[in-house]
Amino acid sequence: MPNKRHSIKDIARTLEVSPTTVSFVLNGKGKEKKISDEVINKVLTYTKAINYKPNMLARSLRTGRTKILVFMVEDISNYFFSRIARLIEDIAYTKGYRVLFCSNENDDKRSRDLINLFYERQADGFIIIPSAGIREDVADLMKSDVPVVLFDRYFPDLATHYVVINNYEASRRATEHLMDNGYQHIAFVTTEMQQTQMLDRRRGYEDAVREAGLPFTVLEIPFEDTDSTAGRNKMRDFFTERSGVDAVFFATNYLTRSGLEIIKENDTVSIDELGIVTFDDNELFRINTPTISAIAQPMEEIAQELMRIMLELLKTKSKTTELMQVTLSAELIPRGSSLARAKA
Amino acid sequence: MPNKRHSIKDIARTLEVSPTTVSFVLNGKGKEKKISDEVINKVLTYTKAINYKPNMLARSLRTGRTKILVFMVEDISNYFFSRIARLIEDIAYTKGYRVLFCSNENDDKRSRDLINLFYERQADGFIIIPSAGIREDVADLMKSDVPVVLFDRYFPDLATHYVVINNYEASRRATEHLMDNGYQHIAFVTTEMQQTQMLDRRRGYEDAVREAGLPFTVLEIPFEDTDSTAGRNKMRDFFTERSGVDAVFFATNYLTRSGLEIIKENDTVSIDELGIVTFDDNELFRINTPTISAIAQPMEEIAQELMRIMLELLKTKSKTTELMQVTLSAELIPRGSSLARAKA
DNA sequence: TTACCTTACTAAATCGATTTATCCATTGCC
DNA sequence: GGCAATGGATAAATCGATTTAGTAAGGTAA
Repeated sequence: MPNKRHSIKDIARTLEVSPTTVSFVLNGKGKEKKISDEVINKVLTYTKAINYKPNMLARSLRTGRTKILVFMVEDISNYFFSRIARLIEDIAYTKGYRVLFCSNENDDKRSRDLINLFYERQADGFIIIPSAGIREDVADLMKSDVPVVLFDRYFPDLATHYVVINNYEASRRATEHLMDNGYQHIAFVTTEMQQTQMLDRRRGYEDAVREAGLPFTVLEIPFEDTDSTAGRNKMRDFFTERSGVDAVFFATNYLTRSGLEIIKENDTVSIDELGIVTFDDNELFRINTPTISAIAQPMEEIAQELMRIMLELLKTKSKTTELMQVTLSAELIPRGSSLARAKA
Repeated sequence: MPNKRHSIKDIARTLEVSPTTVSFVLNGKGKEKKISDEVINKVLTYTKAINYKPNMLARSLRTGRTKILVFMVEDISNYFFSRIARLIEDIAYTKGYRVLFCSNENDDKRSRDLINLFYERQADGFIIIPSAGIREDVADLMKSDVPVVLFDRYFPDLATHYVVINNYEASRRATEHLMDNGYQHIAFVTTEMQQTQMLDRRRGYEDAVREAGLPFTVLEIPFEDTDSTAGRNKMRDFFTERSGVDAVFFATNYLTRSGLEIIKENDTVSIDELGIVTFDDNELFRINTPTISAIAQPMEEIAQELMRIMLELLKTKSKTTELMQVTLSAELIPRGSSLARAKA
């Protein structure tokens, strides 16, 4: 027969003490509440024996705290996000918080659903990479007094706490790196996305190229198409025509993945003579032939800052209104793909 | 000032009706409970206006159901797992369930922590890839009458519902494929893991090689080391010595990843003449130069079977004791890495 | 002896929903 | 007129914990 779940009331009845007493003991308040050692032991021994597990729903309902944080990203199976997730989890754990992860696929409906799901279940805080259309949902969440920290991107016209990197600078440096290595016509492959991080990356590229007096070429893939046939065809056409392009700067790592695949299958492009730089470092780029230069975001720092802000918000429970907005900088890791020898 | 969370009681007070009435209306039982249209409208209009969101903790506490399923795998950032996760989520969604994902890193403590976390929060069901040492925890969960389905591997001496693939057959066929293409000395690279799926894969390899009268060589990497320097060094040494090995069969995709990286950096091994087959298909193996042959697990089927069993368990609430155990078969996808031309 | 502390507990309210059991008017019917 | 049925609600119990405000028994001081 199955073990029924035990409740404090059951335990109290069995031990012939009150539920209050059991609760005090289980919460380690036995001494403080002057419960006798005898009773304390009785309760602890028995609850251990039956392997008592408290009903957290009940506890959370009463206390108003779930000790759950939500970490919502575009795609948790992307290394960049899953790595940060892990770092955050470790920090949260030491503070008694558990972290639940979820992917919004950059989709507004999905983001909203997830926010609701966890809001209704009283999550204590949210760390979110917002999709483009959930400005109001984020605003609502904040109005409801729930701690929210955004990262990777933010809404310029909404006062939120956030942690981002200096995309403009990083993008500019990557472009300059390609130019320093002799590439003359750099294409920028990006998603059709109007959010801060992408706009900044694009501006970085454009400014660098413009100032050098070089031509500029941008290929935009709709986000929904990044992994579909439509997107692939668009990229394939682009690389087949090429029209003088000798280097590519991929604005995000999932574009790089399909990009590489297509370049390799395409006979008219020799990958060895193409300069390549990508945003977000990744195992694939280290292993690829040739290895791919990448802009590596400071993941440890990002995680630390996110949790620093979150813990601060949890502590002060909205008594503070001062915004915490952090911009970190990223590092370019030059590899075979973009070095001068490729041109030699 | 922040929006306070609204409760049914608040709403009732404001509208001058009873909480019971509000609850009935919100649950769509208005008609059934003969609430007048006037009151129904009043309630619906008001709750929409204030954007009322129910407190699911309270609801779940009362009803005993959270409508949450847990999907626990080794590593949610591994494509194989994240893909199945997505498929499962879609099925669950249509049945009114939400799915929460988590990674146990194949670690017993972590698995236990996660099981407890969700058990205490009254998750309605668990789909789990068990780490080696959590047999008792799974048994306890089942004794507590919580629906549990294992997959990828199982405990031979514990009666559980599960969905797995025929690892022995798949592994055997992959080995034979290499032999058919002329490879004479196939090494098997695996993790030091004593669970069903790995043991079966190993047996498949061993039997195939033995029956062909060929030499067999097994390299075991401790699971904790798969991504560490220790593991890499072990592999590096192996590929440097080689001693006649002309093909490699990787027993799991994360070993293939580090394996490829090492083979490529190692001058004494030319990747083009090495036969390679791996378990679990993956973008990386399609893109790699050369492309890598892989055993592809039937992910849609796995997801469907898992959810079929789970929904069945949720419906019958343990009234059934009949075990549902499913073994599916996997498909070998031959690619450049293991084809005869590589030897020609 | 009265007043006042401690000690060692416990009763009952509470969190926010669901749900069972009622309750009061009408209306219908004989 | 008396009784049942129906419509339109609601009071109160409940889920399982936490927490406030006690209480009873015994000890101590004046």
